[in-house]
Amino acid sequence: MDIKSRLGYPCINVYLQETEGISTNRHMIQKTFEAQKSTNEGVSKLALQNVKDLVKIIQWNERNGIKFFRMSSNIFPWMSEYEITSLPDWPLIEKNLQLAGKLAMQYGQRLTYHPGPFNVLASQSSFTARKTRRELNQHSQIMDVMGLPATPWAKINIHVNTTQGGKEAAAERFCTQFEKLDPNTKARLVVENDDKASQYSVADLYELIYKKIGIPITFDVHHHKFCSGNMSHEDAAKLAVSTWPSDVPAAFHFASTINHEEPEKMARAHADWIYDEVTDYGTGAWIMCECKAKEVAIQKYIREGVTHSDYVEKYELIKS
DNA sequence: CATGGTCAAGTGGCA
DNA sequence: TGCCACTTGACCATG
Repeated sequence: MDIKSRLGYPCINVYLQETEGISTNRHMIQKTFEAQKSTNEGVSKLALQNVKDLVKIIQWNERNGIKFFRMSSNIFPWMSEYEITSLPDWPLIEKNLQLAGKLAMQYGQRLTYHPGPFNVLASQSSFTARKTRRELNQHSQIMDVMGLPATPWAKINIHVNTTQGGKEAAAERFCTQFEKLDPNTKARLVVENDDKASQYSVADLYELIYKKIGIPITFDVHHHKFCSGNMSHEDAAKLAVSTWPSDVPAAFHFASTINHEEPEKMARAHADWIYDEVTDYGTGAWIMCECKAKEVAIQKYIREGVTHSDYVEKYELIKS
């Protein structure tokens, strides 16, 4: 399978959103959520629209040769506050989730999750850790309804997200909490290297997480620039790939630095476009491209190769 | 109806 | 101390 068929994008299809309003990110602010809480009819309607549009995005991906897509955690707004199966529109929501999953499997598409940075399994706060367990289990529950494999093919990707008490102690809390997750959540959970030197490099994750609980490591090519653990990109990539089961292809994350577009901003922020060659170091890994221009960035890269800096000015003209 | 201020959550780094 | 950045900009009150 050519590397171009293994590129993916996260959460938003820019084209469908701008031309047809197709989106899986419909949300509501807290005040609105509270106002509808007695029936949850508001969130139910949003979730229904979101899952219907998920089907459309999967179909669009099939028509456009894209096999890799990260689902938005916002499909069910305020999910941690209710049981998804008790929403008034659940029967219809369930049908659409089943259809989305069936189509994805039929097309050979890989669907994944990346729950947000508020999920801190290793938190010193038992409240936060418990809430995180619940939310991770809910992500997995949705994948179960969709009929996606209980393997890291359908990965649920998180960071350790804290170093409080020291990296070793936090990693230990992570492993302890991991054991309390639902079986299918455990089967899907993978852990990603961080973008700050004080946090977890691929080598750290290998030693402190993989060796204890055996979950795979997602290699984030961009983050590795800021937290290398003294490993080259290629060595880190290969070490990460070695943690995946032999029958499930590994996943990488990729982004170029925003400094190509806005030199004054923090280097670890992500660019709209792809300015660096995307490589899997010969490993066969699938690569999630976290570019702000989403699927448009992938299509442009596949068509034209890396973006050159003069494109930014032209793009600004097109937009205006 | 367009737009700008504001928005659940945890954590760490930086001005 | 307060903002930015990260999984994803989207909601909604105001003019």
